[in-house]
Amino acid sequence: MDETADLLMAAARTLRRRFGEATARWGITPSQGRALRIVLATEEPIRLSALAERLRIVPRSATEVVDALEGRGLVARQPDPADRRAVCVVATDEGVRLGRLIEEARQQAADELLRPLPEEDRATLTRILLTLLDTRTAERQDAG
Amino acid sequence: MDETADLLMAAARTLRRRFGEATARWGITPSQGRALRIVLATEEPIRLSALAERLRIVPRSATEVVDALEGRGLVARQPDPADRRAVCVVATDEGVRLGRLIEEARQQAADELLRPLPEEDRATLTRILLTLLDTRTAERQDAG
DNA sequence: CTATTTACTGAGGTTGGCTCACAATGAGGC
DNA sequence: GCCTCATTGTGAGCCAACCTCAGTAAATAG
Repeated sequence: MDETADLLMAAARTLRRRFGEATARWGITPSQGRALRIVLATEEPIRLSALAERLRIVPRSATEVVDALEGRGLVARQPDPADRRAVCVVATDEGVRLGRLIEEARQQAADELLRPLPEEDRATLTRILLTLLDTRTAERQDAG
Repeated sequence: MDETADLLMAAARTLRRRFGEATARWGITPSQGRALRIVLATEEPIRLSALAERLRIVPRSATEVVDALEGRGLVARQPDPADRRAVCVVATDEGVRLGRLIEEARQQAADELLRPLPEEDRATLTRILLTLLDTRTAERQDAG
């Protein structure tokens, strides 16, 4: 039914808003937050193009996000030793520190929304959503 | 858990993209689609400010959405007989016609995503999301 | 060594919001 | 009836977060 879809969107909107509020406390926009999160989740330096792919944006747009994060001293650009055309992005100490705080706030925001659910419902929700997304991924296999 | 929140956002992103693709077929942007949907869901003419509130955007932004829809002949502005400052928005015949098509495409997109779920899971998902959002609404009561 | 491809970025456009300021109108106090 | 204040929509102008297109520098294929 369409109602389920609407509810899904509404719940996600709530989350997105709360995540945004959380990151805004640190003067970070949502898109910068997403990028920083990916950089931190990657152990080694990550290529700008790889970052773009993870963010599902074109490389040109990733350039701007990295510009912003670099301007705040949260990440640094490094030449890729293996390919002098490429740029690698790494988090600075400050970036790691702030990233942890943001992750914490993010987790807290998610907890606040999901807390009212009984444990069992939460597990069920996770399972159902996984089914949904796995199917979607499977469908996309042939679309490349 | 944070994972559940991520899955929720991912599922909503898929939906948003598909809805967007659906409305794009008719040359309608997502934000125009949302506005048209609200205008159609309201029996009487709706105040521009009320439309803005329903869309959760400031009135100035609603002006632009209505401009666009009016430019395409999908809605019309009417003076409010009760308040000469106010503007009421109504759908034209063409707006009603297109609105129905979009609603259909939207429903179909939602169905496509949710189809892989067993009937029972779909019902459970709806119930859980309702719980989530009702709680959120209750929490917001005192925040006005 | 040349031709092609790849990785990033400058320039500039679009969407969908935002604030601020203002004219027209409505509503309350006296 | 008049003055003041609140409200409605909109012009002007800004911003975030995307996009495409074109260009440079470096890698790679032939």
